[in-house]
Amino acid sequence: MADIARLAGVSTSTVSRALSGSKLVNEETRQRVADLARSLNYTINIGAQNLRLKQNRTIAVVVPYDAATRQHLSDPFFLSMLGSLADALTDRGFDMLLSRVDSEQLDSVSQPFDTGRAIGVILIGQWRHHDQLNKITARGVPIVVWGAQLERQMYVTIGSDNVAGGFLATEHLINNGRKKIAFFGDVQLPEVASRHEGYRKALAAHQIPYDEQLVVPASFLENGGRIAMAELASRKVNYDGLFCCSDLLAMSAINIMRADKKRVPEDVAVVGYDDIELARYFHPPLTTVRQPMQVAGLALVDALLNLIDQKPEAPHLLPTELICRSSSGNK
Amino acid sequence: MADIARLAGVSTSTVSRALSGSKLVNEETRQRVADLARSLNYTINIGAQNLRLKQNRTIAVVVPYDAATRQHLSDPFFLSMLGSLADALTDRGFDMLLSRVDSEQLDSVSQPFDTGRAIGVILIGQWRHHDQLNKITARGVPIVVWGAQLERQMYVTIGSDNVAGGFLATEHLINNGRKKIAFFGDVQLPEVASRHEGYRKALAAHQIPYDEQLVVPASFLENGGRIAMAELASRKVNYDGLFCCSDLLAMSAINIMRADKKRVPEDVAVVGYDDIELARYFHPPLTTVRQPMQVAGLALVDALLNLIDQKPEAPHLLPTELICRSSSGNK
DNA sequence: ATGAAAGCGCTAACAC
DNA sequence: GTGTTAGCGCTTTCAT
Repeated sequence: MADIARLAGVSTSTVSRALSGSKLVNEETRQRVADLARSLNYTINIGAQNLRLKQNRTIAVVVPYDAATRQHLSDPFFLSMLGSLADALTDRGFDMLLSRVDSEQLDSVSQPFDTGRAIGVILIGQWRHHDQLNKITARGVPIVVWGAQLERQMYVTIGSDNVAGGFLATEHLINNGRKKIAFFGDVQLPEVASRHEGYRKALAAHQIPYDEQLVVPASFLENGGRIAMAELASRKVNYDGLFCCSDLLAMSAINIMRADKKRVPEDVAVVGYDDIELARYFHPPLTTVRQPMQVAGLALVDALLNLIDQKPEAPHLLPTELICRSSSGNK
Repeated sequence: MADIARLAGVSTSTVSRALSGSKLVNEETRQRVADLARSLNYTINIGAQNLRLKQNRTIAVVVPYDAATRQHLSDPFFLSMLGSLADALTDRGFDMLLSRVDSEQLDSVSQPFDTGRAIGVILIGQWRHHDQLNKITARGVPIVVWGAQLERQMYVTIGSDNVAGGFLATEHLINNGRKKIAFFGDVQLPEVASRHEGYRKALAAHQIPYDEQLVVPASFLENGGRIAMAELASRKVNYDGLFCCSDLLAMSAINIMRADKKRVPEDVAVVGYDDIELARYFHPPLTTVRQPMQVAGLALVDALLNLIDQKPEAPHLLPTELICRSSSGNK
């Protein structure tokens, strides 16, 4: 900047003003400075500017990864989320600082904020760290979480309506004449718990008794589907429908069934969750519940910006939608 | 920091020293300062520190997206890449600034560096912007590109050995008795061009004549597979093998064939590219060429750090590997 | 072992 | 309109 000032024969203040488009500077000078800057490939040093202005246009996006047993970054769901967030942030003129943290060490989620690197944090998934998130919020860290709404929750969540999603999926199976519908998912995770709640509601609404034997814990991990299928088989219970809490889970379950000569959807109708890109390419194409990803990124970003602006939004849910394909039969 | 100093009854210099673990500070003082900082949730402001130290531990990762016609962020391949990069950067103690840019506006790739936000740039895919990347490099921007090696290339690339990948895939089909092997991919993209070169080499190595009619341009986009299949059908040419430059392409092609009552692999043996997570779940499980993603992230990061360190590496290629599953028949 | 002071690159009063 | 000056939060000589 000093160089530019010298070459243009003005002071650094003028350069600063010229480059920020201040009205107080002569048009001719402004032009000269601008040209000079361009020819020297000079750009304002954002770090210094931020320090001086005490501003910052960086948002941290934290994606927990699971060291041990659960869903991790290789799930296509995260990709759409990241893409959607990146778009929304770019749109609003913010940079995205991406970090992965061990889901068991969720303390460090606030680090980008504490160190002044980012003005707020978007966390993908609340995991089982409800209390910790409450603490972080209490400390004044602006944070918005993608996840379910829980009791005594001080932080803002945006999520999709998992109860409705579970309901839609289950009712769709019921409407296709299925009565013994299995459920695959880890109810310990808040979002999955909601889907399970929707599942129960749908059963109740159609006077179908709830059968614990049909509910199998299944992780989002690679061979979660295989393990869950084995567990279900060992229980020796009949089923003609299956609702899986992720598309990957559904796909691997279907593959196991194929190996077992069970036909989908004739013998077992299957519904997945997420509508990842490959759901459509799968054979049979997968019926699934879609979460509105494009909207999600925007909603998260806007909620965070409002929060930073001292205008906290209430936690809210985005609508889910059933995408009917052939894995569930044709209604 | 001033607060801490006041409360600890020392000067800011001492606090700074204490927090940075300098030997010059009394152990007792150090402890007192550390405790105080912890209890106040105080952390060094990285922005100010960077400014003072003229250092920076942020690397920009730029993912071009295609406004018009090609591969974009929703391709699962990018996710593994991002994950791998995030891991490698975390490992090395760097932050990752993620930005998406329109692949037609690749100028802005250097922006994170120019503005001092990052000390270097990793670009995923060189697209058709070879000359522009040369210019950016000439300007002194530390940049490493994931992609193919081209003529007159000033920038460092890391990529997988696409020629070998194309060769492996094609030879595998040949070894399975296929002679009329179609190729789906957009040869305009450097990486695809290399795969195509490997394809030709394998044909030549086995004295199979190259037939232009079998080479169909196909984008990585959603319905690229459908369009390519339609084009191939319109050419009225027989084929018993198909090599697709992405798994998604292969999957959608297989689905079209299924609708056309063509059996895979009996009538047409198919090989994809990337080994995305779903390749294994697909029916039939997809034979494909795997790029070593974990290694890739590390290689990119290390190449960039070395470049920044004035120790530029030569562009280099990572090995590719054929993953045999059933879509190509059983050799 | 600790403090005072200067300065990283920038901006915003406040002068003129 | 433009320059001078102070200071954002930090680190590091240089004194003491």
